Amino acid sequence: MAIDKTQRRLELLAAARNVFARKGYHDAKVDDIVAEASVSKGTFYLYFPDKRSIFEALADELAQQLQQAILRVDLAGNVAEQVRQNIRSVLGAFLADPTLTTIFFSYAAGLDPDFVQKVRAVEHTLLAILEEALRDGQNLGIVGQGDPGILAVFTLGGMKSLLLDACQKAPLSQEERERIVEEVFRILDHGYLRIDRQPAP
Amino acid sequence: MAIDKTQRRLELLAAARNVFARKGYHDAKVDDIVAEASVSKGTFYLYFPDKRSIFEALADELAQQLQQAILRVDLAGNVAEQVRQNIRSVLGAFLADPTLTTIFFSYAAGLDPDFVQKVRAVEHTLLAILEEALRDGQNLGIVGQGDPGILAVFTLGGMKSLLLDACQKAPLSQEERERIVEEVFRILDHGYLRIDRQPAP
Amino acid sequence: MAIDKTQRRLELLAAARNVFARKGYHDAKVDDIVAEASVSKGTFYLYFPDKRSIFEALADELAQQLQQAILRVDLAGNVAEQVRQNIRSVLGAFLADPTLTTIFFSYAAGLDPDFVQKVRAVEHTLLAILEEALRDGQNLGIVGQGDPGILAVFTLGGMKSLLLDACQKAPLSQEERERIVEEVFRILDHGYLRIDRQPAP
Amino acid sequence: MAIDKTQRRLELLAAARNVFARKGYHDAKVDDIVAEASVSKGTFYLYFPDKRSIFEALADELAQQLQQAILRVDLAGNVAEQVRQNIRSVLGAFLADPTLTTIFFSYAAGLDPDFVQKVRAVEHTLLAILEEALRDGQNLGIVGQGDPGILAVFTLGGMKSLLLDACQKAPLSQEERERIVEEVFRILDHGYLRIDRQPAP
DNA sequence: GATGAATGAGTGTTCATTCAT
DNA sequence: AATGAATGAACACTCATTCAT
Repeated sequence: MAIDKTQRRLELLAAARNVFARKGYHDAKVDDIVAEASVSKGTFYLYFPDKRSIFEALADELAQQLQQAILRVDLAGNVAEQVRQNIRSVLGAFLADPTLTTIFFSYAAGLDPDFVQKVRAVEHTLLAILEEALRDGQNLGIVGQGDPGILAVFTLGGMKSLLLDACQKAPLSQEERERIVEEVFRILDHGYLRIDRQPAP
Repeated sequence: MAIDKTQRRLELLAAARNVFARKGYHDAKVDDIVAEASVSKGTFYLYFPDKRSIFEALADELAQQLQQAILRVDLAGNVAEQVRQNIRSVLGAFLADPTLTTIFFSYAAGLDPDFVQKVRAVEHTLLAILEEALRDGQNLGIVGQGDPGILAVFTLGGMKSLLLDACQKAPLSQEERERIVEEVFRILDHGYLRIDRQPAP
Repeated sequence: MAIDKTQRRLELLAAARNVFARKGYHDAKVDDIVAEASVSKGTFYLYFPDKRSIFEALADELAQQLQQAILRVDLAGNVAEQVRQNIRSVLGAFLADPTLTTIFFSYAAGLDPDFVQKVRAVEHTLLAILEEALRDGQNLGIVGQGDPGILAVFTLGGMKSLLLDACQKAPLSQEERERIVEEVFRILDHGYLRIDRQPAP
Repeated sequence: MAIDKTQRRLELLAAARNVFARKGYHDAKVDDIVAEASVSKGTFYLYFPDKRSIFEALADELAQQLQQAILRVDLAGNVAEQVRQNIRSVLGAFLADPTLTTIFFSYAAGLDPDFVQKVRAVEHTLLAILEEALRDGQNLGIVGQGDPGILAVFTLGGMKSLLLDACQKAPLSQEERERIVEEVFRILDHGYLRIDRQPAP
């Protein structure tokens, strides 16, 4: 026994991820997690104060990866491609951990309020980043008029749904992933309705 | 005692809605609901076989209102306005019951599988309606190219998030609501990025 | 409504018998009984003060039939045949209501003590009758030596088991029933071991 | 805390036996058992998955002791004494645990079907052993003619009743016990009716 | 007499958390 | 550091009984 402390923590985290994946948060019992990690129950509480906090640790991980995934757009470069790259990165960050993504985005309310708060916090960070980017974009003229808050919420929501949808299916191929990136980009860039470009009947 | 059976059912439904709103699904105990409704526990089980089913009844209500909210677009009329009207209706259907909306769209996975199924079923119905409309639109030339499945998921996801966001805030004024309708319409119609309409640097 | 009071009581009794047959005492709910009798729950309590008492009423019925079934042996007649007739009658009284017999003899302990008492009381009555008969028989020289109490308990117990066994099976034919009568008579009359009638090895 | 696991199990078993004795199966609450054992409710479920299974464990114990109590009759020895010894052993096995015996033989129907099954299973084992022995005996000429099935059921039933009767009373003295053994043996060997050995009047 | 909606005390079971070893 | 036996508060659900109509 007595392996490295960090190592043990990582093992528990990994076990929790698996169990959450299989059973969802509520149905995942601490017993399941320690069984998966092959440690005793006491050990669990040596590393995490309670069940929620191991989920939070997992969530924080995801949040961090997300923040790193988004790059500031540099007007000096190919803007469209940078935007595409950001879409691609965000998609990738989530798809790297479908389980966590699913749980994460699926629980938003109706749970322990503290827990919900955690999920919200991460979302708000993302939202804030996107909103600021949109505001910048408006100043630079690469984003059209509109309430940046609404635009950000809508965009993130759309991507979330796409993600959730994708996570439910078998792992996406490279092409499928790229198609999604392209579609999202197109929606953001031109929308898809062509109403007023048609002669009124 | 012995008031009208339908009335009592409605009271329980209303009580449940309130309690779910205050505490979320898991934290809402049957005891809370019956206390809110001022009936005994036995009475609850006279009207609903278990806790889940009272939630499902609430969900079904919402689903029904949603389906009624969406109208088929008639090309002979003002298409843009009809689309706006659909956006407006869907928004309205949800905003009429912020609590339920929140709970409903917040739970998607990680809960009792049977329960999740319910929520999914409603979403899929909505999605199917939208996807079909988009496909029709493409044939009629009022919807641009793109995978209708992806477009539908993205659009619904965007609206969901907007909704969830709105539900968290104080009740929306008429103007705020209309602004959201307009913004969504604009995104769908033109997107918001203006990248390739700018001269490349 | 408002049919004859005795009639209603009988209907409830019949319904209870059926339900007890199908489900056993504990699993038979008052709701089941009133459903079977097509009356309301309130009506049940109009005729019986509680669930146990309807069972007791059924039990009393059985006890009465039993007592009537046993005839005093008249030494002036064919004694063997009279004993056989008594065996036959007791067997018949029980087999007339296999359900009640089963429940009745199956519950003896482990239930509400009051309830058990009822069952015991009936058994004791039977036992007392038999014991007295055996005592008489000993005086008359038609019953061999032995503790009449033990003989009575053993004999009744044996018949009870035979009965219970028979009740579990399909209804007995006339011949099967007669065979049991004959076997029991033979056991009581001669036993079945032939040990000391064999030359010791 | 944290005493030996087997020890704790035994304590719970003992506590359950007492409580079942005092209150019967249905009236014995898990709360009663854990109070008797001075452990928490959680501990109970650590050792037994549910209430029924602790009863089954008790029943299995009894069944095992019974099977060990019955010895195959060896014709080369004193057959009568061997039969007496078997009667004595079976009696002893039950009387060693009057409580359990009472509950065990008193419940036969009307309870949870699964539960009943357990009790029946044990009885059937006993019956099968006895029936086979009788069949052997008939071939060897030490058991008279008659349906071995009926003989077995009757014999076991008689003993059961004697047992139940004895269990209700104060603990039997050695002499009382031996008297029962002798009486049962005599019944089986010669019966107790002396009808046709008397001149008809 | 009859009804059936309402009651609420009661019960088996779960599981996150603790702590003596 | 690690264990795992022990805890006990919590909860969904049941059902015999009551009583206003």
